[in-house]
Amino acid sequence: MHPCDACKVRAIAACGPLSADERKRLTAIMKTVTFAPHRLIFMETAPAASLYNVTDGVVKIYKMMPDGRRQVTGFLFPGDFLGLIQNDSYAYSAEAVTETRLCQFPRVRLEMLLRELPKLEQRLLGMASHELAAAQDQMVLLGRKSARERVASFLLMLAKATERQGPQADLIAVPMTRSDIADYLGLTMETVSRSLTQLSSENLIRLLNEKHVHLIDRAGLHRISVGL
Amino acid sequence: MHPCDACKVRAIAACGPLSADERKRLTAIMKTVTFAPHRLIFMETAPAASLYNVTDGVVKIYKMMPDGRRQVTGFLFPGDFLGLIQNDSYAYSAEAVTETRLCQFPRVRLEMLLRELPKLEQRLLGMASHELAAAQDQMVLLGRKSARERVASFLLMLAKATERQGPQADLIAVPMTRSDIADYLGLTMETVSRSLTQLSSENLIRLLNEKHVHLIDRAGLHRISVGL
DNA sequence: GCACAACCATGACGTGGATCAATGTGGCTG
DNA sequence: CAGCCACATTGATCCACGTCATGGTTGTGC
Repeated sequence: MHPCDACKVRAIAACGPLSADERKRLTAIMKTVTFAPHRLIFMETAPAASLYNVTDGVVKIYKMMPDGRRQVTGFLFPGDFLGLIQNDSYAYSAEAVTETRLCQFPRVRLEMLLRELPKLEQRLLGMASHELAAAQDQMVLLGRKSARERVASFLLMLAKATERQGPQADLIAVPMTRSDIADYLGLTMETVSRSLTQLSSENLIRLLNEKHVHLIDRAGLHRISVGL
Repeated sequence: MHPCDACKVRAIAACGPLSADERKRLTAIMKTVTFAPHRLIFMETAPAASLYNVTDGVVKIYKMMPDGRRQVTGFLFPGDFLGLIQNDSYAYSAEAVTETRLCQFPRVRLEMLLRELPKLEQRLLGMASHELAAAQDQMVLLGRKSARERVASFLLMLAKATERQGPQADLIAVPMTRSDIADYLGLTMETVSRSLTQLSSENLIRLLNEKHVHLIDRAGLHRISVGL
């Protein structure tokens, strides 16, 4: 039996629309790799030799300014594609947040295969469009939302990502640190912490421990997140 | 002679890699439309019937929050593609900044044609990747840069966009209002205005009039824009 | 040439979130 | 199990930018 046949994320990943035969061609050039938490997967500006598909775990992607300021531009979950390229180099750095498993594709061979599998190209275009729409939402968040609104939006984003894998769940895991969240939301760790305790004291969420949050009032969180 | 043959932006637009024959199939479903300044091209959440290609003028795309806060997520120039879709609706609103000329494609017919012209699909994927990389840069700007750094980055972006059409030029046109710039940079009009006069008093730029800026010290602007 | 409306610049003031600092807490190691 | 370290929370203070207000400039229609 083929390893991909059991893949839990195939339906939502790039390889979803391929036939068994086409998938075989794809897996022929693929390797499976794993990363421990906090391990660097690749670095911004490094020559982009491989592209990836997340199958397990959480990855954060980020860009740094020369003086050390960091912007986390996204968290990736199983099914997400990893390895945006800007003139032959990676456009961002990528680091494992949790124990992570990835499908690794050599870039040149994947690009060759892309020419022969238009279905794959179509799917990638669809995923890129989706990413682009998400990027626009993130710009609204970063440019126009208050700290409270940002944190509420973040929790709902996490819930949605969690539910893409399994069933609806009001208890969500928060595997990243407060610092990671802050760098994602354009805030400081302190402000994230304060906003979370505020939402908690307003009974919109309950902080079970540092890595787990119970969403008590989703409708309320949503209202806050859009500014109503 | 075919209208597209004289198109100044063909090389950088989506239709660039097509053969004369393929281009003909594309233009068969196309219409040319124009918009006066401040005219709405389409609105966020409206059903996405058409996609566009900017051939002349400047377009701004933006998203609004229910209470009226606005985030301009991009300015589009000749050669840019317009009409990102999120479940059958537009992902943002689009408005003409200057007198604007666009190629208009009915969405369903374009999607059909896309299946038959893989070269077009490839080009769109390339353009989407490029957009995605630009979106990441914008997130760094919105999440981590100071007002001064944002305005410096904006001026350099404008210069780059200008030079994509013609030769290098230190005198750049700024067709959008201070408010548009503010909503693009996640600032207020007042802060944009103050930052511009500050850069001017530091002799990095000269404000010829409200719509024209002379870039005096590009290297300096660049240093500021990346935070050095 | 006057009335009016956009748009922009600039000053005075207020504030949300950054910064600085202290304390708490769980996990790991020797 | 003591000591340490990374991470989180909470409080006190500060400041970059937002808000509010004024006046100037340009264009436009009557």
